Amino acid sequence: MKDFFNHGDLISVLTTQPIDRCLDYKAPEGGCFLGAFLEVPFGPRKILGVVWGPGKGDYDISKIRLALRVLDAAPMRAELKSFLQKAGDYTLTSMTTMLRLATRAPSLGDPPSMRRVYRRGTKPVVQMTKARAKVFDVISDYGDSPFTLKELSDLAGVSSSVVIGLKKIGALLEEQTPRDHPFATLDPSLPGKPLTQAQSTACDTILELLRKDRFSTTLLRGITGSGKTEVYLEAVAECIRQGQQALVLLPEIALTAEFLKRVQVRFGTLPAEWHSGVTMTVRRRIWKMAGQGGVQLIVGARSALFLPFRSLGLIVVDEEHDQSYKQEEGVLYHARDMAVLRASVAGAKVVLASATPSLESWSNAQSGKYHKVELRERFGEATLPELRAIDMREQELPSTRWISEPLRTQITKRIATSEQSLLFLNRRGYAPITLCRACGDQLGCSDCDARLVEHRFQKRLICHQCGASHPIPQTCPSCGAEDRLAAIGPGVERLAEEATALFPDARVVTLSSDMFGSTRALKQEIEHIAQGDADIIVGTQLVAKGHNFPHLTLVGVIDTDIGLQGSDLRAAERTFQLVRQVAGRAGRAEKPGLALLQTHQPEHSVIRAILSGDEVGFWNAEADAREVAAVPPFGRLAGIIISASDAEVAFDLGTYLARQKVALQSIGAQVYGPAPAPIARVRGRFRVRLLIKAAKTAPLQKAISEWLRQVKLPNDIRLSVDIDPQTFL
DNA sequence: AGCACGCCGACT
DNA sequence: GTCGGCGTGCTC
Repeated sequence: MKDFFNHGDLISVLTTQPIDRCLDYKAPEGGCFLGAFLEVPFGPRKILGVVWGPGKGDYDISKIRLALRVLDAAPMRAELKSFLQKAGDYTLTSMTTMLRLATRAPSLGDPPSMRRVYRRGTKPVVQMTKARAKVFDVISDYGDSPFTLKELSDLAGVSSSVVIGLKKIGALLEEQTPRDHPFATLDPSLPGKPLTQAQSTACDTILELLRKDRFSTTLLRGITGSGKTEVYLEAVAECIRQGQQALVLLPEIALTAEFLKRVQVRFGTLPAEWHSGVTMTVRRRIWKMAGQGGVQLIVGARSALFLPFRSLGLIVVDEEHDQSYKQEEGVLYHARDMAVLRASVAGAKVVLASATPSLESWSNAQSGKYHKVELRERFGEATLPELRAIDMREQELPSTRWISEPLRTQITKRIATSEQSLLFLNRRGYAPITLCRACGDQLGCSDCDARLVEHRFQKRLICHQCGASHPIPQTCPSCGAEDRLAAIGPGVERLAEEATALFPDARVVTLSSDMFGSTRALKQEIEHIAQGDADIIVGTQLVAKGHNFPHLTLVGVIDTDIGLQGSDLRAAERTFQLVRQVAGRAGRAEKPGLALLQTHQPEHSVIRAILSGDEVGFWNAEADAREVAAVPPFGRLAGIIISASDAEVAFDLGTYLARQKVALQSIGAQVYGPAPAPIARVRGRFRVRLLIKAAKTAPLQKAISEWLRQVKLPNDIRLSVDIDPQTFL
């Protein structure tokens, strides 16, 4: 295909406007390359677009306008274009929406803005003062790289006037450089942490695959504390040695200073960090440098997958089983699957790392589709924690207490030896239910089918579905009775209250995503706790995500049974992963750990599998069950969610679609529903769902789009398709 | 997505 | 008579 268009040539341009097709323009003055980012006129506005191909010429030629200019950004490479197309086809997302994902950086169109930097000058310093010497020390320490005024004076610990003074006498040179400048070079030849025998064996296998000139996926299964981070950092090192770029994906909350420091130890400098908390300036710099090859390693959340890498060599998906990789709003995609897709298009390698892989990945590794590398030993002297169940049916606890006697005894021991205990409960807030003792009514959200959860810390009742929050009432909103509202059941806040009452001298901290104003504050708190600033940690699932607590030797899982309720196909898998991960927090350092699982059903197969540590046995059983039911990963599912402000309208459309199913039947797919979604009302809108089940090899997306083409959506009805749904909400 | 156009009901 | 509700259609 032609890859340069002269001024005035007809070009087809993909824009981020929600029109599901490309628009024809005339190539701008000076012409443009295929893939170039453009500014084009659109009605009265100027918008962003990408040269997608030669013009189609199917539009009134007299209305076609001239593209305004080519933006200062590397043209989109064929690899990214192809990835966006395939990802869009897979998730049934329009290309305009896909382009929006790939251009999530501000003011890409701005002309390159400059900044003032200082570097070593030629003139000698006649009067070398202490302050001036510090400035030159800093410059030497960083290999004569240029600094802004603020960076240089801060690093040297001198006033900015010292730097200005040196500039005036010519000992420093002032220069203008583009604000979007390359990131510091990583040094893969630094020694890093010494590897154990097991680690280097695993490394060798992975490096061998990395040296091959074709796409491959490797599942790196390393039990908690086995040091899988060190192993995949070696893969990153190899990728950098080969002159390619690497991307490490982490669940957002696991992106901590601790992790970044490990990268710094290995490569001598910090990587580029991409997530929702990053400033706009940094975002734009990363986006541009990804395209120019000015960044070697990006550590980021799932959206980093859509960056315009110049030569992507490796994607690591750490904690690959983590549920948060599934985007549940807007474009519904699974970052793990998209990572594999992007790598296959780019000819890059993928490493999926986890202590408790997803059944999908495990099954792909079993079948030989993925390579498998295992780390079975814990690092150093540390051993896996001993796991024990506490049968709650034998514990006679009052209904307002949840810490059993055996757990309490163990905590007491830990306090005496200055070791930490973790009480895990996957429930935010104070109490999940607020009940009126006078009329029996449970307080619920007015816009959603969900109960209001008391958050005593914030003194509010909050709906976990829509976020609505109300002050805690004194009287029952239903019957008006005064002071008869009662908190039922435990949340982390209430558990912390119990722990404080039982151990008045212990330092109890609660770790829950809603207890801190910012992610930054939360990460800082985690850091403090890791250093020993707490005796008892009460936490929700965020404690399970890759944090190191070296003083932690006891984990108490308050309600192991929570996740096993409900009919979700992944309930067993999730409980298994979560409890194993949480239990794995104990005894990382040289002290052995103990995990106590409070349960009402110790004979349940999932609980037994967790206790026995027979992971392979668990996965085999789980895989067999799913194979029989022909559900993922042995069959395919798609969810259709129809929402409308009127329940009947949504239901009618669902019923109509369920009847007009010829397109689906033609590929042997089945339609279930319509049924009210498990949470049938969210933010005042009613939600109805259909579930489509097909064989693994069936062309599901094609059939669904054909099937949906037969309806034109009325105004206030919204319909979204969730390919490979993870939850059934 | 925005924004204009246009066709109805409820006011000064 | 006019203001403004939001359904429909257009932007290369």
